[in-house]
Amino acid sequence: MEGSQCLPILQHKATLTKLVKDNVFLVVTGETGSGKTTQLPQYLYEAGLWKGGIIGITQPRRVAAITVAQRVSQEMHFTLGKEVGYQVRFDDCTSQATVVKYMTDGCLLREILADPGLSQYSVVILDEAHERSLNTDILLGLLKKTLLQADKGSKDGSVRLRVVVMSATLETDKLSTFLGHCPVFTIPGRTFPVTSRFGNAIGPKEVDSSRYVNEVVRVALEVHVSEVAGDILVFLTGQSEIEKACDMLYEKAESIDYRYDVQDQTVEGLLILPLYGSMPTDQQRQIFQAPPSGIRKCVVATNIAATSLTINGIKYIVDSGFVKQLNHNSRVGMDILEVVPISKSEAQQRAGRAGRTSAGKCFRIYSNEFWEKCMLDYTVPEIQRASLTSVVLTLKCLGVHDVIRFPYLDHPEERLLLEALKQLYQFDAIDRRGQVTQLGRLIMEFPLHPGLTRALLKAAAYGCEDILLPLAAMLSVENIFIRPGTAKQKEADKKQRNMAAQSGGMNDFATLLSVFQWCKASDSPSAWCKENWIHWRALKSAFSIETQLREILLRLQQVKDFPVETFAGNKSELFRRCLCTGYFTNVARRSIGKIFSTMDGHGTAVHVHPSSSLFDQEAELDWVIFHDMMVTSRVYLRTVCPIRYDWVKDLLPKLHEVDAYELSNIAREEVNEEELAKLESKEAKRQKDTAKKLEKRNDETSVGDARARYLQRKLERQHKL
DNA sequence: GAGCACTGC
Repeated sequence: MEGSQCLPILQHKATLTKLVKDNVFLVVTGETGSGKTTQLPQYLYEAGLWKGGIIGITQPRRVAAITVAQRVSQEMHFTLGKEVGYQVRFDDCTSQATVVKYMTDGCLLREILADPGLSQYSVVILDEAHERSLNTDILLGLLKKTLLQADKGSKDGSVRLRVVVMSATLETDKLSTFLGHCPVFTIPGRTFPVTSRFGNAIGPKEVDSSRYVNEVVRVALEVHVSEVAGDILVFLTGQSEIEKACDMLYEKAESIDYRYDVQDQTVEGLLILPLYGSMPTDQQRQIFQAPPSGIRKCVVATNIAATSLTINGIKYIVDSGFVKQLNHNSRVGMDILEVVPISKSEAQQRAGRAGRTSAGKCFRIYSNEFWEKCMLDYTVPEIQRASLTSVVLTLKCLGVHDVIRFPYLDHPEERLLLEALKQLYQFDAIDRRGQVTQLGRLIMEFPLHPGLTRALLKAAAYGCEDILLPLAAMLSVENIFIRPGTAKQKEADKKQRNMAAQSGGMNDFATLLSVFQWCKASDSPSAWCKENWIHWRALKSAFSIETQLREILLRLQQVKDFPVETFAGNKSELFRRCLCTGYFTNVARRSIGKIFSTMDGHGTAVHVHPSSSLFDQEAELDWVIFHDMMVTSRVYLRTVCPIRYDWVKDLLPKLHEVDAYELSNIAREEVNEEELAKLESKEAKRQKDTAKKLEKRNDETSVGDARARYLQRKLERQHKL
C-alpha cells in the first residue's frame, strides 16, 4: 500500500484548507488515486475545523464508507469509532468523540430529517458526486437551498456550515454554476494511460445479445494470444450472459495450444472467472486472488466491476458497450429493466479500470459510429429515471412544499414528480393541499416503500404486526429464490413449489413469510437455505431489516396514539386485508383466459409469472394483488395473492379521483381556495360515478375488456402459426 | 411456461 506522503494532493494542502475555510461551497475534482477522499478530511481536521462541528464525508456505498474510515483512522493513529468513525445502516461505529465521520449518503439524508440545519456539522463533503446517486443529488439540492437562504440571513458574515462537493473531472462547471459559481479546485490525478480502440462488430443497428457475447469472447481470446502478460476484464450486462460467455471461453481456450510466447513472455493458460452481484461472497473473493504464475486471469463481470469492486492487475478491458439499467416509465407506471448502450463517460470509466497499476489497453467491440450515434455523453442521472415517490415524501417532510421548483442539478420530468405526488395522495401520505399528513409522517419513519408501510401500520392497528414485519422485510430484499442454470434447475423449482404448497398455497406473500419463519426456526439457518435453494445473504439481511422495523414500530407506538381496530374473520383474511390497504394500487382482475387487467387506470394486460404459486390456477382467480410487475417477453405479475373485491372496493375510487383536480396545483406554493372547492365538488361526483362503474363491472360475468380480447386474438393467431 | 444490473435507508 502506498504511503500518503507521495499522493499528488499533498502539495496543495495549504491552498485546499484555505479554500474550504473561505467558502461556503467548494468543488474539488481529481481522478481516482489523487487521495482526495482520504486526505482532505485529515487536512481539515489538522486545521482545527472539527472544533466547530463534525467533518462529515458521504459515500454512495456502504463498503466504501467503512473501508475509507478504517484507513483514515490508521493514518491518523486513532482507534476506529473514536475520533474517526463511520455510520451505515445496521452499523454505527461512531461515539461522542467522533469528529471525522464517513457515512453513506442515505444516512446523512436521514440525519437531515431529524436535524434540518445539520447543527452538529462544520463541514459536509459529498464524495463521488459524479456518480449522481439519487441521495447525493437530493443532498446537493437541499444544501444549496438551506445554505443560500442562511447566507442571506446571517448578518455577521460568519459561516457555520461549509459544503465541499468532490467529483471526477467531468461536469465540474455545471456543479460550480449550480452552487452559485463557487470555486473549483483540481487535483492532478495519478493513473496510467489507457489506449482505447474501437471494433466493428456492433454498429448503430445491432442490439442482439448473442452478437456482443460472441464478440467479447472472440476479442478476449485474441487479447490472450497476442498481448503481453496482464489480466483481462470483460464487461457484460448480466448473470446469464456472463455464464454463457464463460462457457464459451472454457471451450475455446481448451482448444488453444497453451504454450506459446508473446513477445518473449510465456503465457500458459487462461483462468476464467465470472463476477456478478448475486454470486455468493466467498466465490466473489476468488476474483481478488492473484493467478498462478504464467496464468492469465480473465474476469467476466457486470457493471459491479466498474465502481463497486476494484481488481488489481487488470491491464486489458474488453467492453461490450451495454449495461442493464432500471428505468421507471411514468406513462405506464412501471419499472422496466432494460439493456441499453452505456454512456461515453461510463465507457471511459470502464477503460480506466485498466490503468490502475500500469499502462493498459481497452478493446471496445463497438464501432466509432456507435460511439457517436448511440452513446450519450453522460449517463442519465437516477433522479431522472427512478420512481420518485419516496423522494417527494422526504422533501415534503423537510418542508419543501413546492417539489417542482426545488433546485435540482438536473430537473426530473414534471410527469415523474406528478406521478409521485399522485401516489402519495393515494396512500393518504399527503392531503389535497399537498401537505404531509400524520400518516405521511409515520410512513417516512420506515425505510420501506410507502404502500408496504401503510399495510404494516394497518396490521399494527389490528395487533398482527408479527405477520407483516417479516413480510415487509422479505419484500424489501433482493429475490431470495435461487434458480441455477440448467443442471439443478428442476430440483430447485420442485423445492420451491413444495414450500409454496406447505405454506397453504395460492399466496406468494404467505410463502415468503413461511420461508422467513422456517429459516429463523431452523438449527442452522445457512444450511437450511442451501438445502432449500434460498439466498442466505438475502435472508440474513431480511432478518436485520425485520429487527430494525420492529424497533421503529415499538418506538412510534410508545409516543404516538396508535389506532386500535378489531377483526372477527380468520387470520388469512386479515393478513390479506392488511395487504390490500397498501397494495390497492397494485390490483388486477382476470378478464379472459389467463389475461389480467390492471386497475391502476392504465388497464395493462398482464400475466401471472410462472414462478408464482398461482400460475396455472388462473381459472380459479378473479381479483388479485401483486408486489411488482416485470416486463420481459410479456408483462408479468410477481408475488401475487388472490383477494376479494369487497376488500378493495372502498379504496379503488381513490385511484381515479386524482384526475379530478390539477395535481400540478397541489405541488405549487399557492392554493386557490375557490378553485379547490370547485374541484372538490367535481371530484366527489366523479368518485361516486367511479364507484358505481366498478360495482357494475364486478357484477358482470363476462368482462368487456377490449384490450384483453385483442391480445387474446393475437395470441391465438400466434399459436396457429 | 420462466430472461434480476447496481446501490441505499
